[in-house]
Amino acid sequence: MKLSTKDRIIEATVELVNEKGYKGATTREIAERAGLNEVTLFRHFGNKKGIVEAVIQKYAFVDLLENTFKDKVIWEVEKDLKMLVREYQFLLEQKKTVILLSIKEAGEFPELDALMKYIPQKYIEILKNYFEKMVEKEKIKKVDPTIVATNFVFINFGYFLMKTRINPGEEEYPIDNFIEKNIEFFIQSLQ
Amino acid sequence: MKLSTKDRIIEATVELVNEKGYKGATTREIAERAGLNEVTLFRHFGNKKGIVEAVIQKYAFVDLLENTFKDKVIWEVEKDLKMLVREYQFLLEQKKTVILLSIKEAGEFPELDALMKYIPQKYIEILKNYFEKMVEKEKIKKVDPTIVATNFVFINFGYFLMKTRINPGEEEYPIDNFIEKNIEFFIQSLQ
DNA sequence: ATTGATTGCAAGTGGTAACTTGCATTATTT
DNA sequence: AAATAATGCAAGTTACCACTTGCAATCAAT
Repeated sequence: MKLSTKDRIIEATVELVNEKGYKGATTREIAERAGLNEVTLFRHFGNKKGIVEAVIQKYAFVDLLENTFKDKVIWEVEKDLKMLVREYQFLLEQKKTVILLSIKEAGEFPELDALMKYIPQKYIEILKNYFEKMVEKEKIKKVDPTIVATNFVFINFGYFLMKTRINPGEEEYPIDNFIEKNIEFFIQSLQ
Repeated sequence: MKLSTKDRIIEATVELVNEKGYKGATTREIAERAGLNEVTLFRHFGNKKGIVEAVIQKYAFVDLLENTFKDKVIWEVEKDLKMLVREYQFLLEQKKTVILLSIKEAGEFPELDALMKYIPQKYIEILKNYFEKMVEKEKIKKVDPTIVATNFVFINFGYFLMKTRINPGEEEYPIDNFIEKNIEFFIQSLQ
């Protein structure tokens, strides 16, 4: 199935901006990669910023983590947390473009700054509620839910960045390994 | 005390590159901020890349963490780890410029990519040795030193990025809070 | 005080990037 | 088949940026 012209432009922009940053990605090259004439970009999105804003629009949907959560949680720490790691890493991977963009071009796109604040906050909040209930249910030790939640997010975010920016390419930290070792250790500290 | 011309240029470059990225920081503006004529930059460093390489040279010294470590460790988990968090966060703060630069301009400066790989690896290695010895001394539980070390680094790196890029400005996560809550929880999982 | 190096000033060069315009061509719709 | 819209092509405009050059002014060391 073919992509629409707009989508071709958006995809090409995502790729190039990831490779070279906002300023490094020229409209000419975007057009080239999309297999289109440069003018077409402008006719669709007005200007370069307009293209990137369309990219953001597309990738910055408020996510479904909350629903995923309600559907998949079975109130068993180990299984739940392992599932959540996968979901979160998947979500980060999906949003990699905009996450890296927001780091690279901080300030340039205010919507992004807001989003980057929102994602971890939301995630911490969801986890906080989860740990609270688990404490109530006496399924885990009596811990401070907020602390546990932030640590969990820090570990996840640290892992994500380590593998995408610090050690890209190398497969030293495959996710299964991460879950079986690092997350498992984390889980043990809750029991 | 006055800075030398070269240092003024380097400092101005650090500031502007942090604000606007490598491509966004124009030589004109660097000169302006350094209170110098634009030509002077080129006479000193040849070209723009040369300036940034001087910045890297200055900030990318292989660090003293290893020595700090030998000097300050007293083989008490809680005190040691709290001390190490401060040292590591201080180190990250010092190198913030090059860390962010390496994220922003990945690929543009190969030395940086190497450094960004080296810093966490080195840190994990040092910590691994520390935890190994602590297990031997029976001061902490029998844990996998490597796992504990990576988790510790992930938490630290996650915290660092959260506060510098995701939530800049806001003082929601002051370091003392981080240590007293998050790190303390981590420490408890070792005892 | 003289000399040699450092910096400032002014003007310019070459290159490239974003964006425009007019017209021809191809798709899509009616 | 005719009309409307989407895309291509070619050429150009404007703006800015990295970098250069020649000369004057200043500063530092001898």
